[in-house]
Amino acid sequence: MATISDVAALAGVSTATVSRVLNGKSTVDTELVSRVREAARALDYRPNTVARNLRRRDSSVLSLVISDVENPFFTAVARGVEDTARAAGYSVLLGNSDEDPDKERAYLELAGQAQTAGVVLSPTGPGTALPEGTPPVVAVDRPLPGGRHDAVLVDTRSAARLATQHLLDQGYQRVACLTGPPGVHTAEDRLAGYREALAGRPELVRRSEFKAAGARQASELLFGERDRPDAVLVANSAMAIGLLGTLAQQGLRIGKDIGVVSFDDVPWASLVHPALTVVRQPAHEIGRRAAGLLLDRIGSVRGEAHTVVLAAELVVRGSSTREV
Amino acid sequence: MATISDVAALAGVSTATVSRVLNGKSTVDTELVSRVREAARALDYRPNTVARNLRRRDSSVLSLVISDVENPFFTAVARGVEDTARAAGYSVLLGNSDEDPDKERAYLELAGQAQTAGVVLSPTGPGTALPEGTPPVVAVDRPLPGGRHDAVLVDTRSAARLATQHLLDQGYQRVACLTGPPGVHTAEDRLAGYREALAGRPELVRRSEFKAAGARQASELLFGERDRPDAVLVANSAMAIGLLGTLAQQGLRIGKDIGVVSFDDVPWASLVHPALTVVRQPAHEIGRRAAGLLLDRIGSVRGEAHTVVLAAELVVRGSSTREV
DNA sequence: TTGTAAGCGTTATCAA
DNA sequence: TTGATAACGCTTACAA
Repeated sequence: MATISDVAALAGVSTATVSRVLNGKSTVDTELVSRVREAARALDYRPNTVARNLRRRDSSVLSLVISDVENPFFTAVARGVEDTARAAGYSVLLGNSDEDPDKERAYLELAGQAQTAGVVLSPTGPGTALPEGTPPVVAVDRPLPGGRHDAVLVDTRSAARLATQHLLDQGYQRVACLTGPPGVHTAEDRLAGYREALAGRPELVRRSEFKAAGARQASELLFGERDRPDAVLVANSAMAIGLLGTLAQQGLRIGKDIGVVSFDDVPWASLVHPALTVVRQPAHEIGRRAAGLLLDRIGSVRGEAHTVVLAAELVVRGSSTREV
Repeated sequence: MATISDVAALAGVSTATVSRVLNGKSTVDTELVSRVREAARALDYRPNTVARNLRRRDSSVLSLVISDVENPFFTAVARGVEDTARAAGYSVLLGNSDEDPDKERAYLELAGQAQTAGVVLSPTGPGTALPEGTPPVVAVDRPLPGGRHDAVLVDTRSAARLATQHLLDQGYQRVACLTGPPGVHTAEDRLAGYREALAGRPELVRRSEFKAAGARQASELLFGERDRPDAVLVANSAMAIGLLGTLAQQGLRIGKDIGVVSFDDVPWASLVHPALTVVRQPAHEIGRRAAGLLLDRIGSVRGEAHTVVLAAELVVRGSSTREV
């Protein structure tokens, strides 16, 4: 690889001049500008960003650390982050923490040590701590403990309340909630909304990882018991897969024997029969807003932490509408 | 952030010694070792990887550039890459080219300039070229033009042939193929397998992006014509969503009026009714093998390019089994 | 307007 | 075994 000195030598100028030309700095004689450009092209020169970042002490790369790449919600968030980052001239590098605090920590360390300009992070849980040297952070989906950081969240509690209320309105009597692990903000939030809607009715709560396998197991247990629910609010789309698997196995007719509402409007939600009623979260917008906040934070002085809370929408389909 | 000089000063040694201690190099007096470690801990020191990479001229980060983060196939590949990379002490940074050659190029440039140790790449198309300075590359899913690079591919052509043959065996007469854009290797490969199985029967081919929207449109046109197919082989899961949407709209009964086989065994394939017959690609293994090849390539001398071709498996479910 | 040279934080060479 | 010191490739005062 050619270096800046090679270009300087070929163009017959100093490295400083090459640098100035390539960065469009100050005024350089047009004659030299073209000589430099010519030389750079001839050598197929590319600036070494590592050296540049070391010197400038910053970079135009954003880190995005998400808790599950296989979750369509997070990939949609990623797209949102990418869209606004690219528009501002930033690249986005994605790390998958896989809900594992150790992996999360490794990616955060990397984000700091590799001097990315900022981080969009969906924290794995309440234990998430930012290592020394972490650049500005915007939390998405789940807040960061301490509340000292920008965050883009969804009012998933209200959504859960509305969804549960909807099931009750449809005549379901015994609504269960299949939510995520204890301590995970979104899991607790959705559970809280569910409880609000129950308003004193007996609750029926099960928890598992935010994955299909865990939800499958949890729901098999749930439906193996005597006092079965006749409706379920399930906290994400992967878990919905596990739940629907169990329901099919048990021969329960969705929308008749059992009402179902899931979080996240995945592409296949309309393809199952009956179509799945969901809480649609504005995933793409979450990403866009988070990247926007991050870029603001990077560009300017420190200020108050902003928390943006977006609304979710209940999309009613067949899985929750009782056919009497 | 504390630097190595701060640590050296506090420990009363030279930066060279600190570096040696922290990298476990040569033999350092145990007394000094503990003084250095102590100082590093006291200052919460983290090595600056940018400076380190600049000096070492390498890093322990792999780039993964995939053509669509929202495609479960690629996220599964990503998991595979990540698993073996992490086991070898590497981190993985993911870039989403979104089937866009410009974005792909930007990420490849970044991979080179940021001195990641190697790249796992699913090329957007036949036009993909590696910029000067790109580290070792392993192609996945699609080969890189020129054949000078390692690749991990799937024998998707045979799979397409088998899938088509299966549909014919089930008594479907007029099998269509809904495949990806011209020039994209996997699209062509699946089409070729389809054609092999037809063995002279009239073909019926439609193309779209590897996305739901495109496939929806293409299939609406397809089923709006007079000479409709009675079975479809569709080239990926996102396209399957578009196709199934059209079929539902048209009131066609899958597995009866119309047979369907899709590529990629997505989690929801068993939840639709009837369950979707699919060609299951070993996505996770593709990722693992690719990372393995890349690490070999990084660790040792250049040698022949290896191409690994994995088999795909036809998973027969209700969508293709004719209920007579 | 241009060049010289210092410095970003490491690692590696070479003496001591 | 340890410490100066010169790189790594770039940007940016500061001088000319």
